Amino acid sequence: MNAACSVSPLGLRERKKLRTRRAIRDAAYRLFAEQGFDATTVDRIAAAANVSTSTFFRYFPTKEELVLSEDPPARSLSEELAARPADEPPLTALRNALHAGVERARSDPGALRRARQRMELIASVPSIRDRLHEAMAGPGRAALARALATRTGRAPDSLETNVLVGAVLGAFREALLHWAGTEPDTDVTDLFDRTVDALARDLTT
Amino acid sequence: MNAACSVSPLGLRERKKLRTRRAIRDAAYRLFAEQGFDATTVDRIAAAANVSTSTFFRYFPTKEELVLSEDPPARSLSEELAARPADEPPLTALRNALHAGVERARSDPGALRRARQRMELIASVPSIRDRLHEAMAGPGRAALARALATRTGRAPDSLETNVLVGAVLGAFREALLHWAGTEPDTDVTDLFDRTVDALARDLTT
DNA sequence: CCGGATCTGGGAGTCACTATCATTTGAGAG
DNA sequence: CTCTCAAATGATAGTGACTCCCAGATCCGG
Repeated sequence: MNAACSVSPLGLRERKKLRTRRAIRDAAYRLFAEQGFDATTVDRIAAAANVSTSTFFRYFPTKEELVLSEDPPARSLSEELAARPADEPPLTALRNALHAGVERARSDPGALRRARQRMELIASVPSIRDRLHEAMAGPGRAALARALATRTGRAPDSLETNVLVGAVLGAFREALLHWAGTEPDTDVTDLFDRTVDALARDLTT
Repeated sequence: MNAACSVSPLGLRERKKLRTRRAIRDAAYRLFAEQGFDATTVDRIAAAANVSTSTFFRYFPTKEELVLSEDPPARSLSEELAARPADEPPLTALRNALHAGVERARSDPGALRRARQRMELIASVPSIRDRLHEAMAGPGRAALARALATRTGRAPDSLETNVLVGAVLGAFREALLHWAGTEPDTDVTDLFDRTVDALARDLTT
């Protein structure tokens, strides 16, 4: 009892839920790789994960969200951004935050490879790709807006700040989709640097 | 025969198709306004337009596309952009192209009002709003990329150009969504100017 | 006016997703 | 250990978007 409790602060119930969530995700990604996203029914995923179809929808609101809900970049990005000195201009802070984020991701060696595979899936399924812009922001969008607003002196909910958030998300959506079409060992840092450079150099009056 | 042909270069068949397309769209918008997007079934729209459900899907691939396929801004924007002098920097050309586009839209007095109502619908339905980014580009995306690429010296299919396209679309997606939440008589030109200003002033290194 | 292409309506079917209810299972109190 | 309650699960039925297919109607060119 005590031994089990000290190992994990979560009760059996919570641990089971995490296991189920993971089982569904793993089964889904395996089947997507084998037969493609559209050809894989939710019933089939649920069966492969040994749960009922009802349970699938209790864990994921839609089949697309199973792919999109994982790791919305805006959350971690806004945290890294908030950690940068306040006097860095927006694009410099963004570049440094991205470097820090990639660096942190390298601590888990499989993380980049999994992210890359996920992006390949997203890029190859139109219905998911279309919703990537919104999904990238996710619930972390407000935090991203605040992080950018502190560097521009605008209000976090102003048109100007929202425009900035939209532009940054739109830019990195392209960067990520581009990544999915490159050699698997392409360095993400280079890609992000080129993206920030493009925003800084080519978006001029 | 000759009379009819001189009035319209389209045969009876083509004219009927246009009328049907318009009938479906009008019926749909009317029903959406009355009962909302989600509560309006495709069967109901088809019945109101006096066509079968099959015919609905022959004219529009999905219910969402009925709203999104109308007037993708990237097409007209890329045309106005191509008409600007080649030595204007990207954001200046973009601003002037937007002015020209809005000016042209004013020739049809109902156009802006309809566009505004359409944006209110898009902004209020999450499943449509999520897909707005892709829909804004539409088939005119390639032309927009070319128009921007000529001003930056980049290749039209380069990462840098795609990043620029994504940023511009992301920025104006926010502008349009903001527009949908403002007073109905808000001037679009001001909105677009503020958007371009935000890109120029706040997106700095 | 006729032969072929095209458009339409109808019906059957798939699949994502929702709502509901009975059953099971982990959590916590005694 | 047991009892109770809340939460998780599974099964079922249903809705609605969308596809496929076929038979009949409509338009078009010769």
